[in-house]
Amino acid sequence: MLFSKSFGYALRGILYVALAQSEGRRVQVDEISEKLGVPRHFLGKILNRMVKEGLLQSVKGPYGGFALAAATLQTPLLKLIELTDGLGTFNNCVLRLHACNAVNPCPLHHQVMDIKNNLQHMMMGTLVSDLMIGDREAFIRSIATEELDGLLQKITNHDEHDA
Amino acid sequence: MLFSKSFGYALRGILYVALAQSEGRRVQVDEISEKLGVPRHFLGKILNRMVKEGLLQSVKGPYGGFALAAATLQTPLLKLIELTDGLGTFNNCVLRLHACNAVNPCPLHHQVMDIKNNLQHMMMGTLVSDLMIGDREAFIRSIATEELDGLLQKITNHDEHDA
DNA sequence: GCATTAAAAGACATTGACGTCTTTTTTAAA
DNA sequence: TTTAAAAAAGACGTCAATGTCTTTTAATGC
Repeated sequence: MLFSKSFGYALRGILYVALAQSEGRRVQVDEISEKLGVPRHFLGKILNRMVKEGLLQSVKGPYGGFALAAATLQTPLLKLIELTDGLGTFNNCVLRLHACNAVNPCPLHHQVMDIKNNLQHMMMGTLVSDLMIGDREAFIRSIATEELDGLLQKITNHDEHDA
Repeated sequence: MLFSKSFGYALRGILYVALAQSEGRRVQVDEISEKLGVPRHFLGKILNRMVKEGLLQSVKGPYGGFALAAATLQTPLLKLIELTDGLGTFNNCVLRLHACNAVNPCPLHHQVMDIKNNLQHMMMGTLVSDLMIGDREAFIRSIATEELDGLLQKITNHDEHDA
């Protein structure tokens, strides 16, 4: 697994807020977690972190919720990694050898460095806005867990089978 | 972190057995774990797994220990990943979306697929034997944790600084 | 002020990766 | 046959990532 689950939740959450933003409204954690199929309170903490780091704005109380900060759409995904997993993802030795570097490389150092560099450049060059697509329904589907639909489908089929 | 710690231990363990093999001897877990700076019992279990999967051979009792199986030097690293982390590493969605695929891709699907493909091809094309280098000392250094030396160094420098 | 809404904060639980310890089994040598 | 060496097996412990629940704080409308 390249990145943590927290990174995934952060990105998907921000993308959902961006969608709502494009419709001119704020969203609450309840709506986000429900639509995306993501744990409510865990997501809350992650969005909280994003607020502290300046990627999101939040308003408490009635008619409150989350909105994007001004620069968020132009934020590279690398920034999100930095806030969730940390940049060790790209810098640390794949074998976790502390002494591994260009002078004293681990057996996989060079091969893996190439790939980690590619990954880092991709994450640096990809902005949040690059991930938004026009069709609202397709967009939501592409960031939703979609486990519920699948389960319901299975249960339904199973019931029919039983009947 | 691309791969698990277990993968790292497995690879480093096998490489150390290969080194001993090239010197015409078997090695015990005690020596491997000591020389590499890896937890004794945990490593034991991993080597055990490698025996079951046919990458290593083991002999119990006095003068026993581990040796390479015939084909191990020609084994691609991908096989090792398969035995430790599983191939989900290369196949699963980076955002852990079960429904993510080419038809209904997550926002990062295509970019990440390219990189995961590169990684997989590299691991398929790299054999255990490709990671062995001639100089015995340099080879051991490149797969050893080397935390102890580093710490001693730091403590020494620190003491000098204090004095 | 009071009630309501929603984020923020923090205590607590769960899980899997990682690690340790003890006992059992197998093998070889004396 | 006994003893010692070493892997194998399995119980148990630890920790960080993940997830849940409750309480607190802040904002809004009446």
